[in-house]
Amino acid sequence: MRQIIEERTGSHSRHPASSEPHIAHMRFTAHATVLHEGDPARRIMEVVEGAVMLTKLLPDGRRQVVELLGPGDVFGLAACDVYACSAETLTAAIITTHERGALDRDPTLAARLLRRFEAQLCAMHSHALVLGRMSALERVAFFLLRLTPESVVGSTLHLSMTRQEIADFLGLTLETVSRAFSELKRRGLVALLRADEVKIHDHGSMRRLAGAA
Amino acid sequence: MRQIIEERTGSHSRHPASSEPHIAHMRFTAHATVLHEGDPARRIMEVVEGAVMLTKLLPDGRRQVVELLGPGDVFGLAACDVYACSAETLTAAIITTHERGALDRDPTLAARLLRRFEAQLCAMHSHALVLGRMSALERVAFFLLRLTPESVVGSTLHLSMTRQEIADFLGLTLETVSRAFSELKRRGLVALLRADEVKIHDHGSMRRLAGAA
DNA sequence: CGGAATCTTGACGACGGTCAACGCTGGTGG
DNA sequence: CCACCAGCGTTGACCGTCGTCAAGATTCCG
Repeated sequence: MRQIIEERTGSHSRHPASSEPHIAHMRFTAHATVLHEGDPARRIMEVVEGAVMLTKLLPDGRRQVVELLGPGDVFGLAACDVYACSAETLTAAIITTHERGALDRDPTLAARLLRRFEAQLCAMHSHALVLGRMSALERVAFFLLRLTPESVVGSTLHLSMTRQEIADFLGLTLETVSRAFSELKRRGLVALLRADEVKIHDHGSMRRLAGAA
Repeated sequence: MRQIIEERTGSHSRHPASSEPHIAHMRFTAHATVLHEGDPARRIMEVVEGAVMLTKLLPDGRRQVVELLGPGDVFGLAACDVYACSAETLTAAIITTHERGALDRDPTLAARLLRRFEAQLCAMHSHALVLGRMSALERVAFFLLRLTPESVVGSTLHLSMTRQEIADFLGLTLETVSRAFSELKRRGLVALLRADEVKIHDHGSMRRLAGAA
């Protein structure tokens, strides 16, 4: 168990003249649990800085990482009145929260979250295609491209996830993920500087593998 | 090719004193294509009545049904400026559309769509767990329960999808779906009256198979 | 330097995909 | 009215991808 929670509720700072009195900025270390699947869903969360993953568990312990979140992304959702996913930080992160009631009172906030929900829903649609129809190699290629912003095309990409976490995201086992990395390396599409540092050499072939997504 | 489009743009009716002049209600037959992945994303759609499925395609033709929609559900989303998914009706359906700009102008509409997006995002999270971590039998059990509203517990459930469509939804092949149905029947969990009419006998075992979701 | 955690690689097996034949059902036309 | 045909579903045999189990390799840290 390495998710030691160290939840310095950093700047709980209510600016004297803040227009949003119930906002709480929280600072988390890497590998901290932010919230638990099944807990009562009080607030909606938003990533300000860092990376967060959402996970779901089956009764027998099988795990799926359902979403990877970055700055601006929203989580803490609920179909009924409890959180549908657990959330863990992948890196150090800053998270802000919104009262659920604020959505009705603050149209600006609602409009922003709406736009973000749309983007996340589209990302989930892509992810369904990956999980339902792609081979192991294709999934890993897709994963690497997804983590590559246009700025980092030539340079080296840092994965802040273990093979197990990547596997749980892609619906594979850690061994299969490892084999896929090796195969991509063998084919000259990527270079593995370290286990968690990848350089993409053949961007075109990678895109083709990932289904030109 | 059976998606014959018969798109009687039924009540394009602008009520004399309507507050939403750009609303268009459209009536579709079953198996009609409502919109195409890749087309310019002009409007946001909402299911009023009937069932709609959203699909994504890989360049080589592999297909994934990413979402099943019923009344109230929203589609026609776009990460950039084109639709991310195609949409086809499963049954006869009535669909209404909203101008994208209306979301900023109409806070009531925005609040309603926000709530619906949240529900659909949660459904996608469950679906990711299904696609990533469940066996074929579990997937089919999950699928059948998902289609069973509490009202239809004792009675018979009508599937308005072919085996191929179910397979594309669950990330399987049509043969595997067929085998899973037969296996559920063999175990006495369901009865197959016809290929598209199912009665669930052992609801408890089904829930256990589906991961008590 | 040593030990724990993570990653890689190999051997093997199972689940589900592929290919193929057959059955059922509903619609059309003779 | 019945026969035929087309589309969909079922079942079987076989095979490939990926999961499982296990043994090393590597990295990181004290």
